[in-house]
Parts: sequence; structure tokens; C-alpha cells
Amino acid sequence: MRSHDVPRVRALPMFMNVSEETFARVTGAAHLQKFPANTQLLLEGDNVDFLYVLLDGQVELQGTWNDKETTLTILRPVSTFILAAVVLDANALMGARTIERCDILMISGHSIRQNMAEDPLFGIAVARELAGCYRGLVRTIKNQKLRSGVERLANYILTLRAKTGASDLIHLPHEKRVLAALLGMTPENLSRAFATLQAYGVDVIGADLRICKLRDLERLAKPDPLIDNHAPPAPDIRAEADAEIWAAERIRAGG
Amino acid sequence: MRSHDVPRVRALPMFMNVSEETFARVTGAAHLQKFPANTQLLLEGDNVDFLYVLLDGQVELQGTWNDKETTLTILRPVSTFILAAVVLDANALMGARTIERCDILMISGHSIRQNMAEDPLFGIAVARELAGCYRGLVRTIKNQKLRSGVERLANYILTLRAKTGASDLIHLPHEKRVLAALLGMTPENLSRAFATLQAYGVDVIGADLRICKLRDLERLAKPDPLIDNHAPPAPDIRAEADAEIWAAERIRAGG
DNA sequence: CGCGCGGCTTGATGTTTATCAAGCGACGCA
DNA sequence: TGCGTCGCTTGATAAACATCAAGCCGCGCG
Repeated sequence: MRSHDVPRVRALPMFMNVSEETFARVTGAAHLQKFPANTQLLLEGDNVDFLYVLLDGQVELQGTWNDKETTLTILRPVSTFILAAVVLDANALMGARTIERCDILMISGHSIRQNMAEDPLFGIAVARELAGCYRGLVRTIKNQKLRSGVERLANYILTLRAKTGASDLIHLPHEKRVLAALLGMTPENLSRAFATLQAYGVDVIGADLRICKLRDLERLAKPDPLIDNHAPPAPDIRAEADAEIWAAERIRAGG
Repeated sequence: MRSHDVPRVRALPMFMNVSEETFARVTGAAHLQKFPANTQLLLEGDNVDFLYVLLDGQVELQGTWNDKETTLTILRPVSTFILAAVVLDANALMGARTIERCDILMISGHSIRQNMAEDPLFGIAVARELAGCYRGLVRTIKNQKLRSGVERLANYILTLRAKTGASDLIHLPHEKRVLAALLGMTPENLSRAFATLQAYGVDVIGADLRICKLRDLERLAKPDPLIDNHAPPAPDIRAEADAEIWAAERIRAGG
């Protein structure tokens, strides 16, 4: 691991309250690897030997069945993924693919499990991370089952707005076809959904959005803290007390 | 807790490999409570003070938004629920309601968290349980996003068949309206889906099914171990080695 | 420059699913 | 025994969503 990555990894909820010794032991044999864009890191069903920590780039976690594919989540730095499979020493239920060129830290799954047994604080940290991932998925399912495509898009925009500083000028972090897969619709329907949102004051120019009538958009989207996590991204260092509850929910990719 | 409940609770993945002392400390202040049918145990957003252990009856975990409601999972004994909220000491993202009269053991959330810090084996057990719950939700999302209503029903039937001893005579464990909500469709469409499955050899008489042409049904359903968990329910006692991986995935209700 | 490619949009059409309405049959209860 | 309720089914209709096809536009490249 490069030395300037250490504080970024330590800021993860999974390592935040962990002793220097345990951290050193867990990451001792870790190695940093670079992957080009559009590289399949992991196929569904693969045996999982490493915990992945995304340090740079974007990774998509997907599920497939019967020649169809869906995007479960898109990860941005700094995030861990497939922790659940590592904890259970099981195979992956999701595939993982790079969307951009990525820097990924790979931590031995065995050393994760071993250190959970030796340091209860680390076990707690892992459990908290997993609990946060679980809750992320609960939100995802509610979003998917209870809302229509247009409503999901409207809420996606509002969440993005909240996470990027509440400005009314927003830049989409993904290609639209990727966003469509994430929202559970076809690119064609995403296009039509954006057209529908024009009536609610959303102007779209390429990947740039402008929210002109926030009230109208909110009235359509009806954002709900029990579905949409509008918490801002975690800064590298913060007081423990606040961090605990929501920081663990920032990342939704337990694996 | 009644003495005959102890081995049933101990058989949960969460307590299976935990010492007598820790088990006693965790469950020391637990109390058993009976609830009538159709009782709301927990509203979405409620603060969660207890880990719930369902010993008898059925509990539905639901999500609501904008006057719509969906069923996330239906629990049968012996299952824990809202563990994730307990671990994070956070509020509930799902509501919980009894479907039948229930016996529920309520374990102090504080004692869960405290014992995780004191006994690393317990911390691991909690993490494993959460990891299994997480993977259950991953399966749910893939099922929901990748399959049509008829396909979900066909796979539900095949999974039920596998879990209840591979007999071709199956009894539905829930009312059809409850099943419809679980499968993410309306009761009307469930009815039509059953009608569709008649062509694939599924005969329905009330809550009793008969599978006449298993091959045809499987060809339609295309069950997949990465979505459908056909593992049989856990017996009370079993060898550790096999138990570990799948037992934790039996229950899908981390909270 | 001209060309092809890929991402995006738009329109036409078909499938899936929800909604509304009506009716059937089992059950509890007076 | 009669009657209302409730779960379930069926049909008609509408909304949501996917699919197929065509075309636009920006961009890299020969």
C-alpha cells in the first residue's frame, strides 16, 4: 500500500476505531493492484480470497440471470466490497467490473477472519460495516419495489444534490447507460424519464443538470430518510460519536 | 426464556459457537413475550432497543412509502430480526408485524453490543449472521430485478419444494395475498401467474399444490444457486464445518 | 476532411403489470 | 338458516416498461 493511501483506508468505518497493531496485521500482506477500464474483477460464483478496497476509479457490482444483467450498485472511492463473502469464506453472489481505470487494494480474506478472532474491536468494526451494507440494500429494495422509474430518477438526483454540496448545478458521475442500469431501467426509458422531469424544472445538458424548481421536484420525489440516505460523504477524520452511525451506512457493498 | 427454548435459540448461527458464559450474559435479561396476530411490533423509523428472536408464529417485515406497502420478507421460527439496527444502535428501516400469534424473545440491544466487545467469538458470530442476511438481500434484489412475476413464482415453488423435503405435494405456508406481497405483485396477478403455471404442470387446490411436470417447471424457472437458496432448513444440531457457510444464510432479516 | 463508431434520443409497437369492477365460495355469526 | 365478510378469481382497461428501429451528434481516426 502506498503511504498516502494509509489515512484513506484508515478512514473507512471498518478500520476507523481499530488499533495500529491490528490494522498493521490485517493490511500487512495486502497488495495494491491497478486494473484497466471494463475489466471483470470477479464473476458471480467465484471463490473470494480477498477483500477489495477501491482507492481510485469506479467499480460496478452486477447480477446476471438468464442472459440478463442488472447493476446492483456503483462504488466510488473509498469503498470496500464483497466483505460478506469474505466473512463467510463463501463464493461471490455478485460480479464486479471496473467502469474506469482503478486502483484497488486487495486484503487477504484469511487475515480478515483471523484478526476478527483476535481483536474484538475489529470484529465489531466488521459487523458494523456489514450492518451498514445491509441497511443500504434494504433501502435499495424499498426504492425498487415502491417507486416508479421517474420517481427513482427524481430521488437519485436529489440524493446526488445532497451528497455533492446542495448546489443546484449537478454533474452526473456516470454515463447515462450506466445510470439507467443502476436505476433499474433501460437507457431509452431513462431518456424519457429525464424528459418527464423537465416539467419539474430539471434541465439536462449532456451530463450536467440544473434544478430550477427544487420544490416541484421534491413534491414529485417525496424523498424519505428511511429510503434515501442524504448524508454527506465522510471526511477523512471526524469525531467518533457522530461518525459511527451513519458512516457505516455510506458504503453499500458488503458482498 | 422457557427452558425448552434454550436449545432452539442456541442453534441459531448467531449463538451456535458461543460460550455458555457469553450466551448466559447476552440472554440474561431477555424476556419472552406473546403477541396476537396482526400486531405491529415495530414501525419504520422506530428506535430499536431489542433484538427480536421469533420462536413461534410468523412475522412480516415491510417497507412503506407514499401510502404503498411492500413485504420484504416473511420470517418463520427460529429467526432473529433487526440485528443490523441493533448493531448500529440505529432506527429501524423496516416495519415488523405479526401475521399469526407469535412468541418472541426480546434480547437487550445494549447487551448484544457489550458482549461483542467482550467476546470476539460472539462478535464473529454476529458478523457472520449479518453477512448471511446481507447475502439474502442480494438474492432478493437479483430475483426482483431480473425475473418476471411468473418466474418469481415458479422459483418460489421450487425453493419451497426443496426446503420441505422435495415432495411434489406442497402446502403454501402463507395466505396468497401475503405471498403476492412477498413476490412483489398484486393478488390479482398472483392468481393469473398460478393460472399460467398450470400449463407447466402446477395444479392448485386452495393452498395445496401439486407439481406434475417438474422438468417443465424447472425449464421455465431456471433456478440458480446464486439467486435461489435451496438449502434445507437447519436441524438443531449439526457438524460445525457444513453448518457455518449456509446456516448463516438461512435467515435474511438483519434489520 | 470524410468516415465510422458509440452514446443518446425519439417514435412506434408489444409485453408486463397494476387498477377497477364484478362475482364466486367458504366461513363466522346471528 | 340466512347474511355479511373476506379471500380469491376473472375480465376489462389503463399505466408502466421493454423492445425494435431509426436518426442525431460528438469524437477519434485514417
